[in-house]
Parts: sequence; C-alpha cells; structure tokens
Amino acid sequence: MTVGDQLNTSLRLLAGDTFDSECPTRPIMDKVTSRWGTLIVAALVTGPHRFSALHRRIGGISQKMLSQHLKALVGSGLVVRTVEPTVPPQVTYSLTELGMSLAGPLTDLLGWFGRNRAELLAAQQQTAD
Amino acid sequence: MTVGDQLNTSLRLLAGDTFDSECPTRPIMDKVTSRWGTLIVAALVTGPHRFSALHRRIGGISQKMLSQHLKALVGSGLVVRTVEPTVPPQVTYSLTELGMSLAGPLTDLLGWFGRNRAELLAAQQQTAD
DNA sequence: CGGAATCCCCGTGGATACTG
DNA sequence: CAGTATCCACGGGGATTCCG
Repeated sequence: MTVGDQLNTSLRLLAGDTFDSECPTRPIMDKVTSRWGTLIVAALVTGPHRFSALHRRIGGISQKMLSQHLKALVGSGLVVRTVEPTVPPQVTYSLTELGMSLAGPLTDLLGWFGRNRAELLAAQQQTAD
Repeated sequence: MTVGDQLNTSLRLLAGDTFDSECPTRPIMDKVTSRWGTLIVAALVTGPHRFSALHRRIGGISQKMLSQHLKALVGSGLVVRTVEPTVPPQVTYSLTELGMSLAGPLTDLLGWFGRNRAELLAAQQQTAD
C-alpha cells in the first residue's frame, strides 16, 4: 500500500466509506446482514421474544447460531437481554432504540425480496437452463 | 388481535413468509445480503463498472469472490454482464431494472450503518470491557 | 484484462449432550 | 427453560497460477 493509498484510506474512513476494507462497521454489518441476523432482528420487530419463541419462529436455525447471533446483536447495542429471576429462568430479547431504527431499513429490504420473489426465481430458472 | 400480531401479519405478507426455512428466496437473499453482495450492488448503483474497477473500489475483496458473487448476481437477474469484443477484452457490469429497484432498500440499509457507526462502535467498546 | 482452476486453511454452522 | 460445550463436516474465502 502506497502513501497515497494510506491517505486515501484515512479520508475514506473519516467520510465513513462503506467500501473501505478497514471500515470498522463491516464486521458488524456482516453479522446483521448475515443469514440469521436479518431474520432475528426482523422477528423482534413485532415485540419481545423469548429464546425458545425465537427458535420456533425462525425456521431452520440451530440453538448455537441463535445464541451466538443474539450475543453479537446484544454486543452491538441492537438488542437487550432481560432476565426474569424466576424458576424456571425466563429470558426475553427485545430491540433497543438503535435496533428499532434499524428495523425500518431492514424490513424494507426483506419486503423487497418478498415482492420480487417471482422475478428472482424466474431469473434463476432461466440461468439454470 | 394485538398490535404485535397485526404487525406480524403485515410483515409476513410483505416478506412472503421470510421466516420459513423452505422459502426459496433464502439462498438468494443470503447471496445478496452477504458480505460482498451488498457492496457489489452498492458499487454498481453509481453506474456500470468494469471488473478491475470493482476490484479496486471494493476494499479487501479477492478476484475469486468478486467473480463468484458477480456470477450469482447475474444469475439472479440483478446484474448484466456486457462484453465488448475488443482486444484486450472489456467486460462491464451494470444493474438490471430489478437490480436498480433493489438498490433503494439496500443503500438505505448501508446508509443506516453509516449514520449509526458511532453508536455501534460505542456499544461494541462497552461490551468489550 | 478478465477471469477459471487449484490448493489449502480456518471459520461457520449443525447435531448432540450436558449444566444451572 | 436457556443456554454452554464439544466434536465434526462442509464450504467460504484467500493466495497463487494459468488461460483466452
């Protein structure tokens, strides 16, 4: 990497350039936009959910992945974990303010996929030929 | 019916039951919302790009991943590949109509990450303690 | 220039079993 | 109920090399 590139990098970081490989939001973005991240956040849009409820709601996810992604989302300040000191223990996950603000753009994106499902699948078929 | 249920219903109507593990759009969604998919589409929003231009623009992507994801995007009908029969060959990628319609929601999402970068990083730091 | 092919490593992610 | 721990397989993804 040349000095010019470094300068370029610095400027882009300051500007919040999403394309820069050094952009620190990338790992977070990866988590959120990942296979399960989107679905978990989307599931929580409708309100708080318990662990097992999420597990049931989101088809095909394993406990490990759910727990792992939830931890990451909590760590990013998008989700809060609430523990009721009852027996048996009862843990509830819900979106933070930040998480709620993310929900808009995210569900828009999911909505797009829903609306354009037919065209996407059609394109897939053509290619498969 | 609670407010949550109403929201739930709306969301599922919009998304075409995105939570179903059998939903055929999932693999496509994974591709597009994946680490590189989002950035590639976002990069093409500003207009057609050549292979090397994309490679330069998107920091940290390998040729393999770029080529691979581009193929997937073409296969999904989001991107068109144009070959100029010159020497040396010149290949240009651009968004289809479908791709353009995706660009909106997608850049909104990227924009969200840009705007909330500070808060995300702050939350990360707190957790790291 | 724009890839395709190969090699190889490491992380993701699934299944299962165990803890508090 | 809500996880954690362990094992294990697969594929994502990087570096390199070669081709049209």
